[in-house]
Amino acid sequence: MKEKSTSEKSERILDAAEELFARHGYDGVTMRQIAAKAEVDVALASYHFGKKVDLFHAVFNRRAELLSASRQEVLLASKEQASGGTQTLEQIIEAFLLPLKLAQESRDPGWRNYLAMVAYVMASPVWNEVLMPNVYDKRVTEFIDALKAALPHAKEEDIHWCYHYMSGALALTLAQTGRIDRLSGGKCKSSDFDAAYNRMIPFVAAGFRKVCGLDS
Amino acid sequence: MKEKSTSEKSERILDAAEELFARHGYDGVTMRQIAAKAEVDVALASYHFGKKVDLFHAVFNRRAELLSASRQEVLLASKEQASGGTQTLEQIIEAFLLPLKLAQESRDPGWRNYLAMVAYVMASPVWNEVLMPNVYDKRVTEFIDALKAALPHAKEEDIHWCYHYMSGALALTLAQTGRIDRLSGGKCKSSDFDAAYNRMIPFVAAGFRKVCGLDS
DNA sequence: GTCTATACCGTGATAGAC
DNA sequence: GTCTATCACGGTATAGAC
Repeated sequence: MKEKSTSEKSERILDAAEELFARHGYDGVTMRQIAAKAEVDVALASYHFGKKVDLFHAVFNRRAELLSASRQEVLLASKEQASGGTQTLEQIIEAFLLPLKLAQESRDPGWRNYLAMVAYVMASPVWNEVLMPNVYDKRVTEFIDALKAALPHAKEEDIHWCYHYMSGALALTLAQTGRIDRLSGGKCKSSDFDAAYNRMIPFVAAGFRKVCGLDS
Repeated sequence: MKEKSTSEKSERILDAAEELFARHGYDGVTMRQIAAKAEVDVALASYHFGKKVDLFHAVFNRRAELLSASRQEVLLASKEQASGGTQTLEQIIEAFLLPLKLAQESRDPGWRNYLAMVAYVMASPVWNEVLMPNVYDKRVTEFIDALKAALPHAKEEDIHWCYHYMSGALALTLAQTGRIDRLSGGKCKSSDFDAAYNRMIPFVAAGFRKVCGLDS
């Protein structure tokens, strides 16, 4: 516990930035707010991460590789597990979503903040094209390839649009806006990830089947 | 064309603010940027609309009533048109989405900006609860009631979660992020609303049926 | 009433001194 | 590695022109 000052402070800065960016977006947060929440001097964030935009990138990328690797792993495992080589739609979708669910249910609340930040990036016209291509688009391409294999007669456009719908449903789930709590009068909770994912898989699978034709 | 000076400038301010808020969010836009785009003096926006947050509200509310009224109309018409009194899922969903599609296809590009701004509000944890309840939640409640009637055996939680997925798919469509263009290599276009809505209706209907049980 | 010019004060980001 | 000084910018109020 002696030499935690260095790495601990820069981690604290990332954590604080993550939490604030997730809720208020890039422009809704100031370096001073981040420093205050991290309980460090304002200039320390610049010292470690450079400009505000670089800090934003650093926060986004910190967990991106980790999450993406876990995703690829699960996708591969699911593919190998499939007997005839063809996975069911449900298996593919589940493999795509499982790492996100696990991350959100993690004991580390940073993961929830991070995923809300990802939702912000996904929905933003400006950040989307800056940050998504680097790491996440790769996994999406693999996912879409698996879908093509499972839906051999589907038109490519149909698959892409269906992925887009799924992506939207996912983003709103990650965003944790609390709207479903309000609309349902408390019957559903934004924080209930089990409920969200358990229903999302059959919902999305049925949509794919309907729009992309019967799978083999 | 003689006395447009008054209303025209304040309309220009709303239009400019709408466009900028849609793309950059509330905090990503300054009063000076808005004034510059509208080609008016900085202080004029404050004169007409008060504080920045009030301008944001004004932009949001300007088209909200119009859109909401048109939505209710279509929903009602669809209900009356149904012979046995019970609409199909597809009819209900189509009625919910049609006014949005029409708005987006309008000749007035302001509608596209407005709907992108609505998407921003929907996905934002802070604005969502401030702005959505006033006018849009009312229509959503009616929509959910219609769904309950069409899916009499469904559990309420299931319906709410399915609405949540649909809401996410819709929000990402309204947001116009351009991501589908990139992922599909240009095969699909964010701006192709016909494609987006034509597939969204069967996709969502199939998801509802799967998760909420067979409809009557 | 509608609009412009300008000034104020607070805050934010950043660089450079320590 | 830390803190302070600076400078630009943002939101808003005010005074006055048209």
